[in-house]
Amino acid sequence: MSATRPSGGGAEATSPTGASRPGSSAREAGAKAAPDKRRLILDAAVRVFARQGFHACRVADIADEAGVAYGLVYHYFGSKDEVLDTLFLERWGVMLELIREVDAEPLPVREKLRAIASFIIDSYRHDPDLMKVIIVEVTRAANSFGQTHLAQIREAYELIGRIVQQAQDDGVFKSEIEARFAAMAFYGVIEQLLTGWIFDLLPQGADEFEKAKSIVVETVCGGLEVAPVSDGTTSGNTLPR
Amino acid sequence: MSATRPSGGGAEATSPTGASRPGSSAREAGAKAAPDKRRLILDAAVRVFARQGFHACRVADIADEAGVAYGLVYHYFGSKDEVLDTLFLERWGVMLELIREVDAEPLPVREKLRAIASFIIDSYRHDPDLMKVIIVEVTRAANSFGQTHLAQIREAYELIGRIVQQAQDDGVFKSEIEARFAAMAFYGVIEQLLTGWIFDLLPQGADEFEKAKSIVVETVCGGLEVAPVSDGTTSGNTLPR
DNA sequence: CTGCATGTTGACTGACCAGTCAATCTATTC
DNA sequence: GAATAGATTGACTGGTCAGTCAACATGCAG
Repeated sequence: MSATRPSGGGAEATSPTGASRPGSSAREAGAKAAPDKRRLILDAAVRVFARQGFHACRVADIADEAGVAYGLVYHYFGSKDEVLDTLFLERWGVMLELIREVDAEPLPVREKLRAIASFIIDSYRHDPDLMKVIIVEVTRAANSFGQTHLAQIREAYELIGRIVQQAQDDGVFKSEIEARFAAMAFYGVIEQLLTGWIFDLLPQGADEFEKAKSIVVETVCGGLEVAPVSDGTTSGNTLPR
Repeated sequence: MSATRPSGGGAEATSPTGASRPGSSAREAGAKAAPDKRRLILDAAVRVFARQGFHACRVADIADEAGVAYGLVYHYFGSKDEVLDTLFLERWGVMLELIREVDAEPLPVREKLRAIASFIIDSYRHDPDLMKVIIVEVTRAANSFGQTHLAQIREAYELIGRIVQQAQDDGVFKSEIEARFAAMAFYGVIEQLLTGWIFDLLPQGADEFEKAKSIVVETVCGGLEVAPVSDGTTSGNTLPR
């Protein structure tokens, strides 16, 4: 299984930064000039995976949805798995980059976390099917795919954890709750809200999405921030560093 | 699909200890209890599903793990799906009952939510494989099974939501955050912590489990409670910071 | 026009596995 | 001990589907 095809190429490169651009720049040399069937297949796969689930759909369904021949899927991708891999890595890479950028900027924790929550929620708003696929088929699929991409997923948690840690060092968040755990809690709230929308258990709409961003920040930060005024007791502050 | 077997009834009995018997008839104090192959198969299935995943394992794997013949699985269960259904319904039923009991008791919200978090986390501690299967294969499987058991899952969210609503009506929680959303946030934190353990992204151990319970309550309640000091009602007693 | 590379097609196959079933075993009853 | 009912066995089947492949199409270069 999973015989890695060289032809597929795709997102295997170590740099997650590069969300493989469709054709734009690659066109220049004239070597390759395709109507970007590859992208067509990926987009179709998102729809099919979201509708039927990865395991329940056939490769033929993807090809049909994309309006291409069955075999073409195997021209661009080494396997059915690789299609899903590519979708996940593409999107997850963008998210990791965003988190790194946010972390680098000099903002208060609340703002940083809000930016991350906003990004994820907006990702869902912009392409619910893709987020559904990523959450349902990868993020939680402890076996097959989750295992494969554990490193990527872990990376996200660690980056968020670092932001929390920083806030603790700065004395803005209390240190009783380990940063790792807090990061998981934060991400968990976001993912659960998306799940609620995916399953149609929560109302959707521009308003709801905006409210959700506040909820995420309010609930998590509310429980993590040191008491506002009355808590002058810890005068000395936690020692820096 | 899922023609419910007469025998398969499942979760209605709800005994926390979790032991259902097939030959309900004159077996009570008699000779050695039958090896209860049905239970044997269910327990084996938990291990196999946790290890290989529902889709990746074969029915033969379950039979082998249980040490019974292939056909016996189909004597007790109508299909492979039904095995998973049964496992889920059994456990989820116990949880729903627990939540209802907790809700009925006259406790402060924090206590109620802590009891629920404790139950779920202890469930994981007691049988990690089962919780892994439920979370990975059912709770998040938007397609196949999630759809089938949406009503059960929704029920849990609604019960928790009702507890939050009550707290809001009592003025303990602020009402700016809709109860449904708060309930999802609460459950999301729990499930994400379990996921962290399942994926080995968070350290495990008795200590960690206890800390986790506090984290869940702290983070979520901390963000939902109305401003602390002014509200000297209800037995005072603010937790020491 | 010829030759080569790459894009595109869809019929085919080989493996895999859920579910069936007839036979066999065990316990209970009269 | 014969009859009945359920428990248990495992070989077999029918359908499904991921992945292959040989052929055809298109574009470009010399």
